[in-house]
Amino acid sequence: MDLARFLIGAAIVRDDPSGRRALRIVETEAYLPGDAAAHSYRGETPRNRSLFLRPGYAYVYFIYGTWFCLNVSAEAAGVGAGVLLRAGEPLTGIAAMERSRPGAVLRDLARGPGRLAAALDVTRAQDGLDLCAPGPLWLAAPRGAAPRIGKSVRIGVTLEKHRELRFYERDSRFVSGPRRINL
DNA sequence: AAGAAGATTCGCT
DNA sequence: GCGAATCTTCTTA
Repeated sequence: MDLARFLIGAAIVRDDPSGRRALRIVETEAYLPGDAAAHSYRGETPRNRSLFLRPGYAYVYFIYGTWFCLNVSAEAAGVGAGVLLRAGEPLTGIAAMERSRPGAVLRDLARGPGRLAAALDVTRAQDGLDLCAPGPLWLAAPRGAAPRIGKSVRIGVTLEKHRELRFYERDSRFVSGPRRINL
C-alpha cells in the first residue's frame, strides 16, 4: 500500500529493440496479504508466483483471454502482495507506443491496465523481471514535486470492494475510468 | 470432467 | 449499453 502511493509519479521504462519507451505512473492499486481480491490470496500457483518474490519484481498476468496486466511485487519474499499499474502518461517513445496501440489517441495509449501493458509490449515474457535493476523493463524513482494523490475503491473488483486501495494523481488527465471517486 | 467468474477493452447498437 | 475474445483458477459432480 505504501508502495502503491510511492509509485505515483515514478516512471516505468521499457528498453527493447524498438528503442526506449517511458510512462509516468499516474494510477495504481494495492493488493495486500490476506486480501480476498488479490491473486495471491489462495496461495502460490504457476501463474502468480512472482507476487511472492521480494519487492520490486514484475508480475504479469493474462486476463479475459485478451490482455496483459503489469504488477510490482510488494512484500517480503514468501508473502504474496503486489501493486497493479493501472495508467500512465506517455513520456518518451510515443511513436513506438502508438505502433503497439493502433488507433489509440495519446490520452488512451496507457489509460487502463491492459492498455498500459500493451503500450509497452509487456507480456508473460517479462514476468519475474527485477524492475529495480537495469534491464528490458525497470522503474525510475519519482522526480520533482510530489503529486497530489487521491484515493478510491478499486475498479472492477467485487471482493473487498469497500477498501480504498486505488491511488491516482489528481491533476492528471491520463487516469483511467469514467469516474473519479472521492476526489 | 465441465462450467463459471474474473484486477479488461473494443466495436457495434 | 451489451457481447466477444478465450486464459487461469475455483467449484461442483
